[in-house]
Amino acid sequence: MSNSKLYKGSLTTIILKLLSEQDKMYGYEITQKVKKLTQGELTITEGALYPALHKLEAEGVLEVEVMRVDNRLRKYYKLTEKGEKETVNKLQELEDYIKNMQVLFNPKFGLE
Amino acid sequence: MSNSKLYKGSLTTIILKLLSEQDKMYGYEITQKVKKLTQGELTITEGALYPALHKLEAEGVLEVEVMRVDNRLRKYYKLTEKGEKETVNKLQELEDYIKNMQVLFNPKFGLE
DNA sequence: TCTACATACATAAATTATTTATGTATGTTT
DNA sequence: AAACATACATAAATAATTTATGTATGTAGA
Repeated sequence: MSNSKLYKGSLTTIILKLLSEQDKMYGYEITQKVKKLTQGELTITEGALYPALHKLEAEGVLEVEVMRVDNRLRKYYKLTEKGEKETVNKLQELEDYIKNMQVLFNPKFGLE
Repeated sequence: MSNSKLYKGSLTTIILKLLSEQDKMYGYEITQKVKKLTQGELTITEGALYPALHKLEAEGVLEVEVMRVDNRLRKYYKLTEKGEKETVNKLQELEDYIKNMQVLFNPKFGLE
């Protein structure tokens, strides 16, 4: 998921945000979308993505719909109602994270 | 280190940045500085901090100077030359991380 | 036709950072 | 005397991710 360790802990947030825009997506589609949007700078590995999707499904944050397209399996994921609330939380956490990092890195931010 | 998982992987970056501003700091001082700057939102736990400092020292990124102040032990850490270069890298990684997250979260950023 | 590459899923073992839970010791405040 | 602050440390457990595989189908090129 890139050479930088900063992305650790961000995967769930990324998945939820993408799904809040796209209604439904399948795993491979998520990897391609992220790669394209970041121009290859961020690549989500399958070993990270699929277990993350399974976990979110088990938690009731995502629901799955299996389809066969061109004789290939696709598992479409979409946010549940719980997932939509969770997305709001995750986005708030991301904002807070960036805010706190800015305060630490540019203390002027903290002075108002 | 806060309830949010986003901070995972950020600790080294935070330590290096603070040391690039302060010349030398000791562990406890780092925890207090972070807590104060973020108004208590981010608390670095000792179980995370001390092993991280030891690792950075072992890598030659930090050097240590032990002092006794008020009959209490303090281990002051400062950046080595290697550490200064590493700090530049880490700051670039943070910028890239934030940029990529902005592109993912607000695709307008990617359109130029 | 064979090979490589893309699509699309999956999982298991290893690695790594961090949390949680301790521990030591001194100094200060109530 | 107890609680809290300062200041270090480490070990076991947890959890996310990497690395390394595996399956299967479809397409493009040599």
